[in-house]
Amino acid sequence: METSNVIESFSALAQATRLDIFRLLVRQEPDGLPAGEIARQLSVPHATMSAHLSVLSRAGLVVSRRQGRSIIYRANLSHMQEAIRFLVRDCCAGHPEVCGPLAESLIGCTPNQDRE
Amino acid sequence: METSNVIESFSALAQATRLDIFRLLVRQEPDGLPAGEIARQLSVPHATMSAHLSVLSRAGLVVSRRQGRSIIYRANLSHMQEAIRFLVRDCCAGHPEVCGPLAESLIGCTPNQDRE
DNA sequence: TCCATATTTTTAGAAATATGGAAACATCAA
DNA sequence: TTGATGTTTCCATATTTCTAAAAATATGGA
Repeated sequence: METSNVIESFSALAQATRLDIFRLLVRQEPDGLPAGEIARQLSVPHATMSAHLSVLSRAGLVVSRRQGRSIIYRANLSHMQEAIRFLVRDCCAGHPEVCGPLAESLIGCTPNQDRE
Repeated sequence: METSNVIESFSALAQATRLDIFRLLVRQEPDGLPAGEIARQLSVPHATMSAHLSVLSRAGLVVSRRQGRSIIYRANLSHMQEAIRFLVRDCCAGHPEVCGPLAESLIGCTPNQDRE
């Protein structure tokens, strides 16, 4: 992943509504959710929601497909994975004391894991 | 870590100069670097640099200490670790297929690891 | 104290982003 | 084709962010 895309991705997630959208879509995997339903659940006007979805989409954090009149949005989990790898890469080479604990905390990752 | 702090952290990293600052400081761990030296290395005017450093500092991504006339900045690696954990948490509970590969990629983390 | 150095604060203009109503566009059913 | 539904685009306004010069503040040495 390139720097510009990483910045675009962080920028997309650095906004309360968009962070909510992304986390909602993560919970809806792998089915996704139509744009209108996302707007309804988060109480955001369609026009505003559409703008936010396009930001997330351009960053690559969500993908969409048309289904009849609806457009279904899904979280792009592998993209998020790439962005995180980018962030960790620098400390990884030289500071394994950071990545070690992080890796451990992911190892125990199970569907019903405690949420600290 | 709270949502507002996560947004603040992503927002801080979603800017080219600040991402460069943070990555530079990660490479300088654990010694850190004085503000003026960071400005020099990245060719950024001091006033601009100071503004960026204060954004990173407020987000908690860097910490500083005075040493004589200089102020030494260091990357706050554990803060970054927390931010990443927040981002991963949602998919972790329900989508271990994302966290599994991510964890594996961190396990092999050694000082001279390849950078893909 | 006075001066040089290091950094931050103040300030302000330019650019980018957020918001949401109204209109336009796309799809499907009758 | 007409109408209903779902979504996006257009547009204007409000807000935030970026940038960097100038001034202010902090420190240490002479």
